[in-house]
Amino acid sequence: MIKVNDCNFSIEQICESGQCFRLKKIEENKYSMIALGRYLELEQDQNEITFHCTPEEYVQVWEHYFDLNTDYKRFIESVTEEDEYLYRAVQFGKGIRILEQDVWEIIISFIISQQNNIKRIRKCIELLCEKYGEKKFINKTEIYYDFPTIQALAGATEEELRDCNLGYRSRYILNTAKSILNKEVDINALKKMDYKDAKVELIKLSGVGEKVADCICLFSLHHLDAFPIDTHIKKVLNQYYPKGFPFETFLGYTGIIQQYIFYFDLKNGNV
DNA sequence: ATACAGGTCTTAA
DNA sequence: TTAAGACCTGTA
Repeated sequence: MIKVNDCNFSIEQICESGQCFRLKKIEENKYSMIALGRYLELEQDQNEITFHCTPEEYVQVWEHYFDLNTDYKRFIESVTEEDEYLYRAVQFGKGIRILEQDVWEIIISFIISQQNNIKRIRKCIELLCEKYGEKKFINKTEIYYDFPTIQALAGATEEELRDCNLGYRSRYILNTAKSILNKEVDINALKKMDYKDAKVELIKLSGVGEKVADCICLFSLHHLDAFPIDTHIKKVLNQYYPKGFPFETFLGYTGIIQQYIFYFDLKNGNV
């Protein structure tokens, strides 16, 4: 176990920000995460976060995964009070970090996310993991399921996938798994491409359009210029930026700005 | 009951 | 190139 002090990020906000669906609150200030074939428990007490893993695992895996080496102050401070709405959004979600998640898992997760709500997305993914993922032990009694492999989903049928409440997305997932398995789209090559090229490749996948491709670029390939436009962002852009959003002000990290807006609207949209 | 949730695909003008 | 309509399912 390792303690990180003076961290200015929030597990709560990362959990609620809708970019990762297998990070969940177990009890007050306590969270569990299943990712990269591993199980991790985290606790947050103010500015101190406890990672329940070895210091080696923290350095080799989680520090990078949670983007903890990046100082977000520079992004936050670039938003001035002049832009009242954006300033409020950034202050509200300043504990958010953009994770660097597994590409395959994020492709499937965000195909599931279309025309769906976060609660149901989590449920679909949980069912998918229980049905197709490898079963692993946390200790003698507690278990968890890895995210399914490419082979596992490519070998399923559309009807079986529908049992995970995936609805019409079942066909997309099956087709996508097959075309990744037979290398029509090489997801390992994606990691070496720039944002533009990666997006073009991703859109070749069934069920992946502009928006989902941007989510994959942002949340797994760490292309911070990817700016997914969904219903929330569309609403905000129309309402607060009718003359256009100042993308050029935030070049190189517009995706992070997008995430502050998304989180702010998600949590305060009906206020 | 009807509309909507982190959209995409197909078809047709 | 743009636009309408279909598409699963749980929740409010």
